[in-house]
Amino acid sequence: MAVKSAGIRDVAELAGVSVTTVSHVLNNTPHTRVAEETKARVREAAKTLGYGPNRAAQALRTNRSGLVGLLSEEIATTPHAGRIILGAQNAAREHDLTLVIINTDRASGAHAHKDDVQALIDRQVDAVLYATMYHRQVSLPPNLQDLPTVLIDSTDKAGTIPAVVPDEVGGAISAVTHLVDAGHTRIGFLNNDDDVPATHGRFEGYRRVLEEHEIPYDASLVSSAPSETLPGYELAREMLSRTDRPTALFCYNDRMAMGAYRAATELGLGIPKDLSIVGFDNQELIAANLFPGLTTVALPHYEMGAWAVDTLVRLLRGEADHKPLAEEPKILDCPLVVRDSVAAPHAN
Amino acid sequence: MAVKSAGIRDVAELAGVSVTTVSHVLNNTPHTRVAEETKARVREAAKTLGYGPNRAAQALRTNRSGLVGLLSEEIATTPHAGRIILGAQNAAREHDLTLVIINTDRASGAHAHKDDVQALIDRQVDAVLYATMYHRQVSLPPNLQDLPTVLIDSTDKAGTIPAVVPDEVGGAISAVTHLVDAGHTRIGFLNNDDDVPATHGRFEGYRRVLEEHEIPYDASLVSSAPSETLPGYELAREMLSRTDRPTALFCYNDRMAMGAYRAATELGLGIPKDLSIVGFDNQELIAANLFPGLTTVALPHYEMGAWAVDTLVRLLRGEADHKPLAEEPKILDCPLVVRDSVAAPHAN
DNA sequence: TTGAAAGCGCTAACAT
DNA sequence: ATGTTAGCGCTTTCAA
Repeated sequence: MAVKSAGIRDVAELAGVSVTTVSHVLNNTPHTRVAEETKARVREAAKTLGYGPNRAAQALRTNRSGLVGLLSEEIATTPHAGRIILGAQNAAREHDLTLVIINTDRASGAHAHKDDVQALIDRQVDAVLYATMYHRQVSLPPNLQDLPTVLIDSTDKAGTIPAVVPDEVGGAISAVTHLVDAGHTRIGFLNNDDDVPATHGRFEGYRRVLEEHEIPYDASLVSSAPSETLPGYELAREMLSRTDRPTALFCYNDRMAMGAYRAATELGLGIPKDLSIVGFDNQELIAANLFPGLTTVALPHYEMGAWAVDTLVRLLRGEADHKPLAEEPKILDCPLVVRDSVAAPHAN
Repeated sequence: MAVKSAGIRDVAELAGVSVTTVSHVLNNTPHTRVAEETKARVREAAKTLGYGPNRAAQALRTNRSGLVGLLSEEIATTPHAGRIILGAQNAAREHDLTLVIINTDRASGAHAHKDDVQALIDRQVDAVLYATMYHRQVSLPPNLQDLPTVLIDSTDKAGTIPAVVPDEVGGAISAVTHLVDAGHTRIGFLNNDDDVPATHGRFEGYRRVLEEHEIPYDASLVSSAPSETLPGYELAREMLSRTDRPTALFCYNDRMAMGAYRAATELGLGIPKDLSIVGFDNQELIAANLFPGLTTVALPHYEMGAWAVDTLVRLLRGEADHKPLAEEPKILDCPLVVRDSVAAPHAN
């Protein structure tokens, strides 16, 4: 801190106008007419002084902190949170908002969540983003009621808060279509066994593609288990040991796909020569490091973060209506990420 | 926003004292004597009104925003950043500070970094944390000079900023000692080929353990390549194909270890039966999902984040001296995380 | 031991 | 088209 930085009155003085005019010019205050020539002079003065507004003074006066709270689960364990943060942050910067991130522990229940919200309220954030680490329904802490909120990767039970979620069905359609296009008709599906939207959505996508291509649905080609590596391995091992084994596997997520890779290897099945695999989630650390690279479906974390902030801003400005946004969650695309785990099936 | 929230004057009124007294009591202002009985009354009043200070007013008056900027690389790609954030955040909360995180693009050079720092300055942060995604030297943007700063996972070229880094040597010592303790004497080392502290530190740890146990150093057991999965695979494949192959492998990081797993599998070597492996970094997504679970060394990301904030606070309060902190980086332990990839070597 | 009052830098109602 | 001024809620100097 060499010199005390310039204030609005310094700018006013240098430009030879009043502080009011400076404020009007620099904020583009509506319903205010200032001569172009004066505007130019003010901006010039501000620039030469390196003027930047004192946020605290602004906040005090306008009663808006310019802070947006992001309540996020599991910051520390998956890169998913990182992408949401990045998307939200870039959007926030566009709107001159500052993101304050609080990690909230999913396990620790409503009580802790309330505390986390309180921490944000204490910091006087203007609004909050609530992000979960996988697509599901949440019930929000009651003290969030007073604050404009947008949900990321979740919907609320009451259906009263704007939300953005991934297109699970569409993602599964892309994945399975990719397999069908490669020539596969016997396609196994290793599904999650949790009762979450992704489980149902991805299954629906799978069914729809089969239907569309008039491939009969074979229930024995679908099995489910917890969406981890080991259960994925076990399921795949079992399904691939059969004489009428599928030529391709659509896996609920990349971790299950990782298990399937191991099963294939142990059974002497080459990927993608003898078995094609598609995953879901695009967890780079797994998908890009498996041999061969795993073709998978990306979740739009970045895009959800960005959409949420943009929507919050429009809500705050009254440019968007709360009601329609709250009634239907915004659904964002899950694009296919092609690597090297899919090929045409063997000629029989 | 139902009712306009209580201010200091409301508290004063309810307690039947002046705002001055309220301020003194609530801030524990030093050199101020208030009767215990009055204090109690004030606190009582504050509580019943649900009083919380207006941060903007405080900031305006005291010229301290209570904001700490965290400039972090690669938020979106690894969980490492997440752990640093978590550690920093928890420490920040202790001190009633708010963390503002900005993602900075490592690739985009000094110019972009300067902009990111400027964004923080514009937000009037009281101090900044600068975190890199792997241990290395950095040169800081010039506009950071005016702000109290602590480096996380890096040191600056000028050696003039307090910094905290992992104990690379110690981590490698733990890893290799673990192998030696299991009975291994032919221990291969798959190293990184970048000229970064980890490369040299982990190699030194490796050498030191051999020396300590009077195991002769065999240069043919050490090879290096870029620290990715594929090079790890290639190096391992080559080293394990030899007739005098090592019985254990110490890998520079978990990704190289993942490559080594594949090489072992292809060569029909069981882990840990025929080959023991230890990695480095403890990337859960890899280490916990490999078969068998990878024994590895954890980087103290959480701890570095927490230490950095604590140190910043002590610096800000004048409780710590800048000079000694700047001269020697703080070195934090890298603990061994034991899973299932290490066993005694085969009886020959 | 407590209180009165100035003022942080800005915005906006009002005046000119 | 531009200027004067009150006041946002708090901390802190000074006085009582």
